[in-house]
Amino acid sequence: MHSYGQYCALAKTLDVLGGRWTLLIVRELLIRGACRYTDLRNGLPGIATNMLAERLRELEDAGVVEREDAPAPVATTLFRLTARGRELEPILQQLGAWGAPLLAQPARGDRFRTHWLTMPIGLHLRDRNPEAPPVRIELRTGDEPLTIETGDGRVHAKPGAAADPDLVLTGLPQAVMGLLLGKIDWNTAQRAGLRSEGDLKVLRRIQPEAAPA
Amino acid sequence: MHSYGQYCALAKTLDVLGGRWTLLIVRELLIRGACRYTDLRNGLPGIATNMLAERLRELEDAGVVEREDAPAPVATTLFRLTARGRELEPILQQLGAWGAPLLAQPARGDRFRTHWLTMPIGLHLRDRNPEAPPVRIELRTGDEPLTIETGDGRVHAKPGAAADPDLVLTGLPQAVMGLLLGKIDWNTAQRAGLRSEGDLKVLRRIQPEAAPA
DNA sequence: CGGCATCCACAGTGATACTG
DNA sequence: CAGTATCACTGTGGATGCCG
Repeated sequence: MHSYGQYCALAKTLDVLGGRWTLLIVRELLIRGACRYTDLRNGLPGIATNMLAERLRELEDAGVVEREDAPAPVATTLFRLTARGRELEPILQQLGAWGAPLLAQPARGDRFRTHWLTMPIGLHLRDRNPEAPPVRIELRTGDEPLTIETGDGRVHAKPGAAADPDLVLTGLPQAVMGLLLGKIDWNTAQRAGLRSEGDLKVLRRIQPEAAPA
Repeated sequence: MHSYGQYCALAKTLDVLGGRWTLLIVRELLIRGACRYTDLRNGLPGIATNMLAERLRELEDAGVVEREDAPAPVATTLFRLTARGRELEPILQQLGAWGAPLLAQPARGDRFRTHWLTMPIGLHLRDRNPEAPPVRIELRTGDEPLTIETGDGRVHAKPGAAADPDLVLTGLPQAVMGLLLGKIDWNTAQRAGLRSEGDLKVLRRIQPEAAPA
C-alpha cells in the first residue's frame, strides 16, 4: 500500500491498517488469540492466500502481529497480536457498532462464521444478575457451536460447545442475534426458524433491554 | 470497492468506509464542517480528482455525506456529513490516537495542513483552570493560522487567525505539537526552531501534564 | 473558477496452481 | 501446513479536457 504521505495521525494509522483485509485479520486475531495460518484463512472467506501472507508480513513489520513457533509436539507457526495490536480492540468494537445497522438488510450470499458473534456479544450484552450462579448458552448457527457464559457482570463468548448448557439456540445468525440483542421477540424469532432447547428465561438476564421471551 | 461479502458488522463498516481516501474525506468534513469540492481537494493533498468525486458519490449513497446547494450569492455545492457521518468522530479520534506514536519518526516529504491539528488538540488538551477568563493561542505552522481557545473546560481549535491572542507560536508542526502535548520542553522546542510571542505561562493551563515552560 | 469526466500507465488484488 | 509463483484483472494516481 502506498503511503498517504500526510503528517497526520489518522493518515499514519491508515498507512498501517488501511489496506484491504488488514483490519479483518486483526479481528480474527482478537477473537481467536494465537492462530495458525490455516485458521486465519478459514476465518477470512474470500481472501487470497498471497494476500494473507503479505498482510501478515506487513503487520509484523508494523509491530502489530508477531509470529511464534508453536510448542514442542505440533511444530507449526502461530500468529498473535502484540500489545500494540491488542490496543485496537475497542476501536474495532466501535467500528463494528457503527456498521451493525447494515446487518439488518437481507445480505444474501454473505458468508458467515459463528465466532464472528464473539465481539458483538461481549460489547452489547451484560449480566443483569451477577449474584446468581452463572449461566451458559450454546449457539448453533453456522460452522461451529459458540458458548456464551456470564461472569463478573459481563457476558463472554468463545468457540466450542457448552458443557451442560442452560439453553441451546439453533437457527440463522440474524434470528439468533436479533433475539439476543432484544431486537425481535421470541415469536418473531421462531417464525424466522429459530429453535430452542432449555430455559428461555435465562435470556432476560443478559438481553440489553426488556424483551419478551 | 468490492464488498467483503461477510455477515459481520466490522466487514460491513469496511465495505462503506474501507476504501482508499474514504476516512480521510470524513476527517476533512469533521474538521471543516460543510465544504466545497475544492476545499476538500486542498485538504487531501495527493488525491486524484476523479477519486474524490467517486468517493463523495459513494459516501452520499451510503448516507454518510449529503450535498447542499449553497445559499444565494455564491452558487456552489457544499458537502457535509449527515448525523450518521458525525457518529464517526470518536472513532476517528481513537484511530488517530493509535497512530500518534508514528508521527514521532522524521517522516520527511510528508505534506501538512494546519487544520489537521484540530482533532488532536480537542482530544488531548483540557483547560485546567476553567474559572479563569478564557485564553487564546494562535499557531502559525503551515498554510494558514489556527486559533486555540479554552471554553467550558475543554480546548477548541478552529482555522483562522486569533483576535488579540495571549500567545503566538510559530514553527514546525512537530515542535508546536510536541510543546503543546508536553512531549518536549520549551528549550527543546526552541532548538527545533520554535518561536513565541506573548505569555508562555498560558501553556501550562492546557498541557496534559506537568511540563516546563 | 468550481466540479467533475476521460484517458492512460501502473500498482494492487484475486483465483488458481504449485512446492518444501 | 504455510506459504510462493503466475497471471488476468481491477483500482489508483496523474494529466488533461470540458462545461456551466
